[in-house]
Amino acid sequence: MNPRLRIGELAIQCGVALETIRYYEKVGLLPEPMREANGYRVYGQGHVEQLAFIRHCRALDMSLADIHALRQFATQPSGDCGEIDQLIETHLARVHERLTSLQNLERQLLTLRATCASGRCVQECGILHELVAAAQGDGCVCHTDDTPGNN
Amino acid sequence: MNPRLRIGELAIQCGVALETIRYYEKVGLLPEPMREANGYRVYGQGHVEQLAFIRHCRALDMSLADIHALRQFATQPSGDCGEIDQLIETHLARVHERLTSLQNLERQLLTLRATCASGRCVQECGILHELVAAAQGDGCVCHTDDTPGNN
DNA sequence: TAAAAACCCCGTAGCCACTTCAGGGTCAAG
DNA sequence: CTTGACCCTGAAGTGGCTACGGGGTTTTTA
Ligand SMILES: [Zn+2]
Ligand SMILES: [Zn+2]
Ligand SMILES: [Zn+2]
Ligand SMILES: [Zn+2]
Repeated sequence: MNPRLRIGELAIQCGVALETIRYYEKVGLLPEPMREANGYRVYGQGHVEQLAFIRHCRALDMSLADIHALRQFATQPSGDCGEIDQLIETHLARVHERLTSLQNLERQLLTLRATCASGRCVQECGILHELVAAAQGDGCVCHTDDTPGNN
Repeated sequence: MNPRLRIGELAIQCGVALETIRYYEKVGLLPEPMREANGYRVYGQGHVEQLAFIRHCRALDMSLADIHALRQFATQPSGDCGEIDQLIETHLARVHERLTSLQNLERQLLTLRATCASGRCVQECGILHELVAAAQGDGCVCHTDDTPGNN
């Protein structure tokens, strides 16, 4: 019920590199564990859950700062959850923005790629030609569109 | 025809922070410019085009290493352009991968967001509830799908 | 019983593409 | 002669790890 894990066992159980565990401890995201007489870290069930929580949030690409904030909110269960919802909302907006930016980017790269069918020499390379022409002020195939910039 | 720009003027003309220009010089991406008697950098047309080239590639989210490689290819106009095309191909594959990963991520976050309609107290927050439950080994709404992991 | 393999400790540096900072020097206008 | 705009350098900070160097300990094997 209350496992006493060493750092390597915890790492395997949670699918995390053990350096990452030490890193989370160093930045204050994972509470400091007990130590054996020889100085080895020993983890309990609370650590397993906390680490799983962190990894789940990271899988959702939240920043460590966001995860830290979520922890703080969770320890004050009386307050309004508006701040939590807002955090997710803001994160979602960031993700969405990156998503549309990447969609533009992919279209631009596809267009660029289409300008060269391999097997030419470098001088004739459509891709390089486009990139150089753009640098000299001529329009490029990839950025002539009417969509907003992608970065 | 051959402008002699100081770093600040080049920065404005190319829409780049001037620290970024010095950084590109330091990492060997932009050739070292001439200097005035007082040590100020002076740039010519070649620098303007090179910097525009870099920025255009960066707008396509290429790494500085990729841009460096493109430069190298461009200086050897006799070879086959296959390596150039391959570079774009590889980059495109990376972008596409990130794109699908972000699409998954957005769906997951939307699902998570739907578990809470604001105005509750923290203890009742659907979002936090989901995150904590997932950490305790129960399934989560955001990662119950059959699509592959997003990171 | 001893050597080898596997595990653990700590601190530091490296990754990327910048950005920021500290602490100066140079030059024209008021 | 001071103010402000511009320029210089080198070092450190960002995020989220990852890798390395140089140890100590524990367990397994020969
Ligand atoms: Zn080509
Ligand atoms: Zn373009
Ligand atoms: Zn809520
Ligand atoms: Zn989930």
